[in-house]
Amino acid sequence: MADKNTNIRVRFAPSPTGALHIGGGHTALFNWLWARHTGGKFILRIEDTDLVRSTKEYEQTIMDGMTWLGLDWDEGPDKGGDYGPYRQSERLDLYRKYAQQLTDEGRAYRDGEAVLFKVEPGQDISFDDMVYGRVEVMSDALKERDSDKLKDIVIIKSDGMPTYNYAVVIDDHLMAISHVIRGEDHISNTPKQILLYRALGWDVPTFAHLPMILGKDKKKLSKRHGATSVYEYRDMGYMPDSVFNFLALLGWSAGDDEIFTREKAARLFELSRVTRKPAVLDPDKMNFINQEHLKRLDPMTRLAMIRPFWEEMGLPVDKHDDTWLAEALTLMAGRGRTAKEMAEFSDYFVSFDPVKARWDGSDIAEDRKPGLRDFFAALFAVTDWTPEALEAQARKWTEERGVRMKDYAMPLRFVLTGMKVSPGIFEVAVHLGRDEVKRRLEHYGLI
RNA sequence: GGUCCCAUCGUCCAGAGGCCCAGGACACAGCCCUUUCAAGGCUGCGACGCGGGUUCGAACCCCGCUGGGACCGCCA
Repeated sequence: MADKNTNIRVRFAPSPTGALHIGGGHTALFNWLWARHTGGKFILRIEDTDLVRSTKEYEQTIMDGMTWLGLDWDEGPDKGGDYGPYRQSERLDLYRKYAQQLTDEGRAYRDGEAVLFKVEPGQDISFDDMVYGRVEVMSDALKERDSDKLKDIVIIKSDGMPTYNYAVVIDDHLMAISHVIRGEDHISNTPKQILLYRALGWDVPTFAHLPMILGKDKKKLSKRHGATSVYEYRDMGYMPDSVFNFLALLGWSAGDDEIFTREKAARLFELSRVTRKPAVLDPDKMNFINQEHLKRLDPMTRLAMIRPFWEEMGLPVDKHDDTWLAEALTLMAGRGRTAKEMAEFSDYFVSFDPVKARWDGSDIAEDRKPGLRDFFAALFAVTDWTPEALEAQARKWTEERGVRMKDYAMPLRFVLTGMKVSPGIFEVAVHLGRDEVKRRLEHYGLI
C-alpha cells in the first residue's frame, strides 16, 4: 500500500464499565494496526450510555491500558478532534435528532418513552465482511425469541439514552469511520445496523470482524480463565511489547518471524489475512514470547522492567549502582519468563537476606566442611578475580584431588544464592565481588 | 428453540486444485553442550472431523452430517 490513504478512519469504542479486557485490547490492537498500516486515523470513542455501569475512572483505566500496550490514538475524548465530542454521553442531542427524523418519516415510532425502529420483512441485509466474506441475512430473521414475529429495533431507551445498535450507526457515520473493525460477537448486530444506515440514507462502512479469543475450555474468555485485563499481565511481569506481540498473533500471522515490534507488525499487517476461527489463548506461548522480548531488551531497559518487582519484594535496590544491577540481570538473561520470575530468581544479587532466609546451611555435613574450606581458600588464592580464572583454579583443584567439580560448585551456589539453580556460579561470584563472597562464606562458617 | 459464523498437529498460525504421504512456532520427549538451571544446537512425537460429490487430480470447490463458537436485552 504505497499511497497513504488518509480517508481510512477506524475506531475502538469501549464502554467504560471495567478495565481494558484482553479481548478489548485485541480489538483495539487490530484497529491500530490497520490505521498505522494504511496511514489512516485511529479514533477512540467512549460508549458510556449505560449510566449505571459506566465511570470516568474506568474510562481513564482503559486509556491507560491502551497507552501501556503502545496503542496511541489520533482523536479521542482526551485529545479532541474534528469529529467530537468523543463520548456518547455528550452526543445525546445527535441521537435525538436522527430519532426524531426517523419518527417524522414514519420509519420509527414511539413506545412510551422509548423509540423503536420498524423492521420491514423481505429485505436483504447481507454484507461483505473483509474477514468473513459474504454474510447472508434477510430481515425476516430478525425475530423475537421463540416466535415468528419480527422484532423492531429499540433505538432510544425509556431513559432517553440511545441503544448500542443505534448510537454506533450515528457515530460511525458522523465520525466518517471507513472500516468498522470489531469482535465477531458483533457480526449478528451488523444487519440491524445496516437497516439503520439505509433508513438514514447513509453509506454503509466496510466491516471487518475479528475472531473471538477463547479460554482453554474453548469458552469466551471470562474471569474464571485467570488474567483477563491487560493490567493483570503487567502485574505478572509481562512486557507491553510481549502482550502486543502475543495479541497480534491471535487471528493473524506476520510470516516466519513470530517475535516482532509494533512497527514491524504495522508494516506487515493485512486485514484480508485475518483468520476466522476463534483462537484459544495459550499461556505457554505468552510466556515464550515474553521471554524472547526480555532477552532482547538492552540492559538498562531490562533493569527498569525488573526493578519494581524487586522493590515489591522489599529488596534494597537503591543500595546498588544501576549499571551493576543491569549487569547482574544480563547474567540472568534467558532465565525466567516474566519480569517477576526474573526478579525472584535473582534476588541474591540485591541482598544476602533472602539467601539466609531460605537456606540455613544445615544440610552440609560437618565432615565435608574441611574439604570445602580448602576449596574456597584455593579460590581466594586466585589473584585475578574473573570467572575464567576462578573456574580454571576450581578445575585444577578438583582434578588434582580426583573429586567432582559439582560437589564443590553446588555448595558455593547455595552459599551465594540459596538456590540450586543460577547462572554460572563463578560469574555470580565475580559479579558479587570478593568481599561479598567472603562475607557469605563466613556466615556459613565455610572460610 | 431461531439466526449467523467457523472447522489443518494439544495450542497459535502457513496452505488461496497438482509444489503437501501437509510447513513453522509454542508445549511435550530425547540427545548434545554443561558445576546447576535456563539459553543455544540437533532429533522426535503430532493434524487436513466424517460421508458423499465435482475433477485426470482436493486440505483447498459443492452438498450433507457431526463438532465448535457467537448472537437472539430498553448491555455494549
